[in-house]
Amino acid sequence: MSPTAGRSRDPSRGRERAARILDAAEDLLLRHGARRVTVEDVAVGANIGKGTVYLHWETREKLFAAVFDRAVARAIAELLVAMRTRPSTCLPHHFAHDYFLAVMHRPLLRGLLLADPELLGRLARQHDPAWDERHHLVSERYFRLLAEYGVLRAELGADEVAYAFQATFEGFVRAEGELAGGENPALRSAAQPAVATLERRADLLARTVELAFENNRPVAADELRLLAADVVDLFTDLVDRRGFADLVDRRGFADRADRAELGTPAAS
Amino acid sequence: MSPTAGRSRDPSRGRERAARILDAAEDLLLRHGARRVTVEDVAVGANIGKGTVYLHWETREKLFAAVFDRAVARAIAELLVAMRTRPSTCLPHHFAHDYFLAVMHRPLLRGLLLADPELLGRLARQHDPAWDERHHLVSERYFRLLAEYGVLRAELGADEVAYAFQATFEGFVRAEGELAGGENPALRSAAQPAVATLERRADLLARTVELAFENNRPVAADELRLLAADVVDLFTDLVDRRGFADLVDRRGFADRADRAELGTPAAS
DNA sequence: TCTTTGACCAGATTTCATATCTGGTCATAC
DNA sequence: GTATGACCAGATATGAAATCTGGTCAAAGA
Repeated sequence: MSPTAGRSRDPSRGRERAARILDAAEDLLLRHGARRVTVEDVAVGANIGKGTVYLHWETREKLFAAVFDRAVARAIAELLVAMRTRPSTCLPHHFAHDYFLAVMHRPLLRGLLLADPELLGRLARQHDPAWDERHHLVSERYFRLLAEYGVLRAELGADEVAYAFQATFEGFVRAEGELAGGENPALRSAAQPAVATLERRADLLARTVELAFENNRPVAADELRLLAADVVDLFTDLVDRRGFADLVDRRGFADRADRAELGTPAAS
Repeated sequence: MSPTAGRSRDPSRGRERAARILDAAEDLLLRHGARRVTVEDVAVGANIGKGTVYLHWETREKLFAAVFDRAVARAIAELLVAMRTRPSTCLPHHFAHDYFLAVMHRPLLRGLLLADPELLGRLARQHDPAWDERHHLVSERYFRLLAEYGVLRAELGADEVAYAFQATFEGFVRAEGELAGGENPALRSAAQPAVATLERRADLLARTVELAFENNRPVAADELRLLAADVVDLFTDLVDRRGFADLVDRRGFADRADRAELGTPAAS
């Protein structure tokens, strides 16, 4: 459209544009679903040429993955803020509660976690194994940390709690899909849920996690602050590195600071 | 209802044959998956004519549903035996433990609950709403019963526990699918599970349920026996009526005793 | 008369060839 | 060195023809 007068060496320009592409993609994704969104649509939505999109992401799928990554990053960022504000948020039951709501309030993540085929097309669950691995590692470290601080029930191994927590959390997440009509689109919005509000369901999840996995012995406030700081570090690391394997600038102008943003120009 | 003379030779013959059809169908289902099994295959496997199959079930899908129904009935029957032998089995955490294992040890049910598309074809999750409703009702009554006997945590409503229990249970079930390679067939049998054995995972589920939903106050042995009897009645009712809406003989020769069997001739 | 059967048919599913669309590339303009 | 959009191969949609199979029913058998 309007070719930029004077090529810019300014890296922040690239990052800003990447964000604009992600914005456009997210908007289209939510409105039409992955199926019906073409790279050209996104380019038009971001007021750039189609080829330019490919300067930022190698493939369409990686672009969409980046959109989801950003949504995840934002959800986790929200949690991190909460943890800094109120350290107890790092305790598993608070964590589960807040993360559950953070996901359910984001249509993109709801769709991702509930594997909504309409939203995702065949993109559903095409998880990068590397991400799963990292996720698993962080989860493991999180629970090991909790164990060290004496937050968890002593009779359970950290990896066992990690497993059971994951199963429980996903059970509650999937239950949301169920009562939204999940697999069978014909059954949308059945009467009324057994437990009326989303908030209450989040509470139930939190109670379950607290009673099943946590030690009922209270943690000292300063201990809790230390733990929270460690957990924040852990998750910050997760978010920062998220998906960067193929987003790191090959020409090397993506520096440390760039890691806070996704989609820095990557083509050669 | 006494059958008119000469009308039907021997009702038990019909039931026996129905069982043979189900056996043949189950065998083929497990070996080839719903996709590849035709009604004719089943008829041949049961040594009868194709039309005869339709004297027992109106449609192919109802036949397959009956196969699954029988598997469910057998799993529940197994639980009922356990409950009579050891009344504590009716407590939610024992129940979850045993039901989890009963399902996981039955390939048909594993496939059903994990919605294995290879096994089920597009049959997956084409649940009869009536069944869901009945299931829901029984679950509700089960937890209300538990509440009355003071087994559940007092601060939670029976329906809330029912919801949370269901979510948790399904979470653990789905986790099994996950580590079997679930949705992405390419990722079959990843390394080794975080929690090594199926038994241990069942234990984790049981602990979670016990701690999260049950009152830690022990129940007197005789109280427990009464509760178990009630629960056995409840589930017996569920199993007996299972799927009978369209299996009940229209000519009326399916009597009370028939309810223990599925697939009594139903054509006009 | 009532039960059982298998040939039969409509409609569903698969196949295969053709047309269309779109992800990704690259020569060109800036 | 950066940005672009015309271009192309391969993916995907379309549709016609061939095949298969669920379900029916007239007739044979008890």
